[in-house]
Amino acid sequence: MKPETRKEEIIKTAAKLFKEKGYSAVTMRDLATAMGIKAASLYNHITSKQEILKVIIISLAEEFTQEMNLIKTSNHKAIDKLQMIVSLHVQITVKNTYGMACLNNDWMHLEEQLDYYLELRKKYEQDFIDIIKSGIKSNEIIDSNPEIIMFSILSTLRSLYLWIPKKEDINSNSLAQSLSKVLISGINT
Amino acid sequence: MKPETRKEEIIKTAAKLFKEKGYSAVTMRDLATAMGIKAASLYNHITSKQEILKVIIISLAEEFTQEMNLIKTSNHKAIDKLQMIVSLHVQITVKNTYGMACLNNDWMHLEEQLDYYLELRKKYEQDFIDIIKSGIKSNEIIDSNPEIIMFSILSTLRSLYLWIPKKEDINSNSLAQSLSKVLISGINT
DNA sequence: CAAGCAAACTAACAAGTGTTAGTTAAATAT
DNA sequence: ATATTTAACTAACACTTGTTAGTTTGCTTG
Repeated sequence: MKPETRKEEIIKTAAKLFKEKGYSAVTMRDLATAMGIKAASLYNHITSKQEILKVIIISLAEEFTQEMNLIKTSNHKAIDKLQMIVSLHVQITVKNTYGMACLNNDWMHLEEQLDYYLELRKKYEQDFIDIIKSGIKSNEIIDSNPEIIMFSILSTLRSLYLWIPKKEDINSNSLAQSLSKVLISGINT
Repeated sequence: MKPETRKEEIIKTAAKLFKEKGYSAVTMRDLATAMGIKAASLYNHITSKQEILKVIIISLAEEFTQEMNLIKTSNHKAIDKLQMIVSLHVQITVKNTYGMACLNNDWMHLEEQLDYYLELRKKYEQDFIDIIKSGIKSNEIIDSNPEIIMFSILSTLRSLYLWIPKKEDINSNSLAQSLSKVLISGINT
């Protein structure tokens, strides 16, 4: 068992608070209280409130970017790639629910790193659309507006953080499978 | 053309700012500057920052509640009811994009009205699930976890505010139709 | 035992927060 | 013409914000 550093503890606690109230509404004194220390003591471990946000969001965004690169350069069919994307989101959200909430709701409060984040997000969405387009070309996916399809799927995946903590028995694999079926095959008989 | 009251102007402007930065990050001075006046002058029209949030969110939540009551007591088939829900979300989001962003992101900053809001939301989601369950019973909808189905559809509908402003030519009806098709029939061939 | 270090503390600051009080100027109604 | 209303203003308040400086405490290592 690797001992978690104090800094990692702070970031984890911050992510939890950010999920509940949002970055702006959480004060350094709130965070300190949650850690059982005084606000000034936080600065022995982190350099600023902003740094906490940066670490939470950028590390997640880079993880998504990396995994997307593996998926898009793989040799699977488009539909299978979509399933891999669903699994990716489920897995990361299960592992780091608070961070995902933060990524979704507080990205606009990034300062130095805002442009970088937006760039990563834009690329991710473009890769997503390209996969859908290739699936349309290969006749795996209906010839409908790729943006609507992307938006529809990605909205659900991005909202997973709202829903996953409610389920006690989160089996990542079975959730990813159920979700893939609904998103890809629809719900009608 | 009914002349908009000053209070309505303030609330509209506030909703726009809240969408961009969130309730907590928008100061009364920000809002005043956006209105071209001083912060103290706002208080000739509104009683508090909190009141602005309340008006934006509660009026929308009540509108959804009212429309949901019409839909659920109607005589349509379950699938048609789902389509009506999709249309409802598209229509309200087109009409009040900023307010919908606020509803989705800032509800937790409600004070007096938080419990009331949560109650309305809970009822809405329960009605939604009941429609899905009735569709499963009548064999219109696949016999899958109703919660997953509800979550999947509602996540997309709740994220519409992120997507609708990007499209210049939003034809509500055609968007609702495309979206219904993707959400209900899926995307595979 | 001494030195070094990690991690907490108290005290304080400068800037920004929502909000109130009291006033003024122009438009509208009597 | 006078009175009322609307909507802005200046000045200030009490409090909260992120952050810095300097200090203390207890553990670990030479």
